[in-house]
Amino acid sequence: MAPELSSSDNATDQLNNRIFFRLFQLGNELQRQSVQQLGITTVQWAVLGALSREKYASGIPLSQLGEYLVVTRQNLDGVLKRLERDGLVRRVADDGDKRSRIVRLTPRGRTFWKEIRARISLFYDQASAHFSFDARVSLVHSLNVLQSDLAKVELSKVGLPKRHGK
Amino acid sequence: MAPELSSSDNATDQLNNRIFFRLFQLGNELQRQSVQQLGITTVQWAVLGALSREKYASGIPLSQLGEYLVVTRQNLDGVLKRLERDGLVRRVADDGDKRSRIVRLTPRGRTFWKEIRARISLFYDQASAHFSFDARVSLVHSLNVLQSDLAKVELSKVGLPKRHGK
DNA sequence: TATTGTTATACTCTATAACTATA
DNA sequence: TATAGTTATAGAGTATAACAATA
Repeated sequence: MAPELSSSDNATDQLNNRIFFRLFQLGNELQRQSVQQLGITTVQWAVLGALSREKYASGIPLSQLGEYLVVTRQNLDGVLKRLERDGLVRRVADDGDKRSRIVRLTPRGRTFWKEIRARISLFYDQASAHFSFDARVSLVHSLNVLQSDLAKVELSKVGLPKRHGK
Repeated sequence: MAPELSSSDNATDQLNNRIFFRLFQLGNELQRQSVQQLGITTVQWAVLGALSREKYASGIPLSQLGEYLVVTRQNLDGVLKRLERDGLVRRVADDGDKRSRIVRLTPRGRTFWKEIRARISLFYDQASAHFSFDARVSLVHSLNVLQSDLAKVELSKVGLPKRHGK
């Protein structure tokens, strides 16, 4: 008998269903809680967190930052505009490549990050209260693998049902 | 010596950092891949998936659906409007409580879901290709716990730094 | 020609407040 | 009074195309 095209058995499919439904909910919940408890969106959080790394103390090119965060350069531009409006980041010219612009924290941005950092730690503690150290290690690993697999998904275009009614 | 307010040690804090950064990326990536590979957003996916459950074959009150998906009724209204525009769902009156309205799939919505369901299974398979059955079970459990913990996070308002520059 | 950044547009989603009609 | 749904509005994020400057 030929193997089915739709690979997985039912039990696995249902498990997958739960995994991705939870991921959906977690994404929402994280977004909401970030805004409510920290006053910043998750993208802004990610941008500030990236720029605060010692590695990027002198800044990072916009396109590189976009790759790191998995955000397109057009959309990252919008995010940066709002952060610039609030005085937290700025863009400066690159000495080498004249097309490139370097994104970095302003002094105010650095202060803001320092102040919010303790709050973020408390956020982490509460949000993962029931995890042992080993469970955290294991979860990080799982999420890494999942992120990598998810990014590679590519289905053939054939068989995509029309979504719009007439 | 009194315990520190900012609970966790550095190693745990860094682990937490990675966990939530991955969650952020996964949320983004899932959103993007959902639109690209399936042609629907994650909220729409969740709504259609919920309504397609046998349990809700006869529909579900809007507020109940909102709770299930963790989306406010105002925002769910917008999501439903777009799905109604495309002919996939409709809202009908509730015989009992006259304030309530029941959301359900249209025949077209049911067909659409049936057609896309196989695609979603393939999506799942690729997106979690490197997970054993046991790893899936364990991941579901971790995500459940995390979702529950995350939803409960509540930090005191004091010490929230001002975000806006002058 | 390809890349970097930018501008522009349309759409979707989210947060919040206010309103209505029931209960 | 409280709840279910709706309307309205502002803000944010995303997808896509097109353009200028530089490599």
